[in-house]
Amino acid sequence: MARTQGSHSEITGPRVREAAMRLFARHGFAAVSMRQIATEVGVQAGALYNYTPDKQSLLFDLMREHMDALLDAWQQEDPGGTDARARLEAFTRFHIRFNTRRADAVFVSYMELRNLTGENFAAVTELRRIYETRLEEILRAGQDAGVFTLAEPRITAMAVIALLTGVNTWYRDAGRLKLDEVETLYWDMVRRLVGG
Amino acid sequence: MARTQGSHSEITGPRVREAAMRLFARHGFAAVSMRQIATEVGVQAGALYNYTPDKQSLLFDLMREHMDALLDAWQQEDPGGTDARARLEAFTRFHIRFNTRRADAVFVSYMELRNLTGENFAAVTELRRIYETRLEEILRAGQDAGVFTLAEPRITAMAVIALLTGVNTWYRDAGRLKLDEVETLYWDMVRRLVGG
DNA sequence: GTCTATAATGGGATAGAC
DNA sequence: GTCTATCCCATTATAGAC
Repeated sequence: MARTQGSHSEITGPRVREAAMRLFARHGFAAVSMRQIATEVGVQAGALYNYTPDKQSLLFDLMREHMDALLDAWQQEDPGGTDARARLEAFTRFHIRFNTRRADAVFVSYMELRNLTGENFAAVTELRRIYETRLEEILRAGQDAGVFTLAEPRITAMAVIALLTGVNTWYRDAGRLKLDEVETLYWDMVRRLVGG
Repeated sequence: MARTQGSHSEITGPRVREAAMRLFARHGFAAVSMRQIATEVGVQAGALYNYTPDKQSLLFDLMREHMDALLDAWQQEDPGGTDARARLEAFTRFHIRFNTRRADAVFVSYMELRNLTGENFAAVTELRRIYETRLEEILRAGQDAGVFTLAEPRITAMAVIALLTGVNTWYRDAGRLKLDEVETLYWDMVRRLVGG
């Protein structure tokens, strides 16, 4: 991966971020050195500081952008309307598809919360809370409409998210089940769980 | 935490393990130094090597013993017999109770898998697989007896475990709900999820 | 924008005294 | 069993040449 001197900002930036995400997911933030990231990208360690003021900011930016992308993508896919059951199915399928395609980012955004400084932690946690609330509102709407039966909408929302994110621990693209079949299996579980 | 010289093996050993578990959970394995653990215990760093050959073994022992304790505890609590529904309720309540009481160990045993060397990783993963299989067998028994309706017992087992372990992300002893109420809420979700 | 070189600090692990 | 002292190496981040 030797690289001669020169200017490569348009391509180096994304490469730094991709390498950092992959390495953080594989070995953990604290276990990965700036030198390792640089080697992966094909530059010297010092050059990374053209793209991040420090290692902490690199982690934080990766996590915040993942959460932003998650919220934006759901806003695009949410069918809205008054059919809570249809929205919950859309959420279920969306969450599985989005998260299995970005397993590294999901892993890092959960595992490395403890390595964020105080205000960075608060920022990422707030985005997570907003996402949980999106689901909670669907559950409340369904409850009000009489199509769901659940005692605690907030807890049910967190339970459903934990259930769905769990797909990442076993799903593999080359596995027996296609993603579409996995979505259907989990939608079946979610549907029954909410008493729909 | 200054400590004079002397022999304290019976108490230092457990203290090393408790401090390591707490620090690993809070900051991550790679981010915690042997010096930090020693400070927490009140000894010098060199003294830790009376209790572990190296840092990696310390992590592995903590994880393996947690998994052993989990399997042993369930073996004690499993009512056995032919009532799959009763066994599933027992499993649900057991899993929540055991895991919320040992949040640090649960966190470490999942997050730090990637910091285990090859054969240590395989050993812990095998224990995890065995635990999943305990639940899977209950689900299959219930399916055969016609009290559960589920398409994929293995996947359902992993889904239920993810759902239940998710309690750890929000449950606090001082919170609004008592643990017993949480167990009941989740048993309600699990019961419906398996079509019982 | 990237390089080389380096400053300043801290890491895991060991040796030998007590 | 614990201490002090230390070896050797890696770390993040910066400085200045190109």
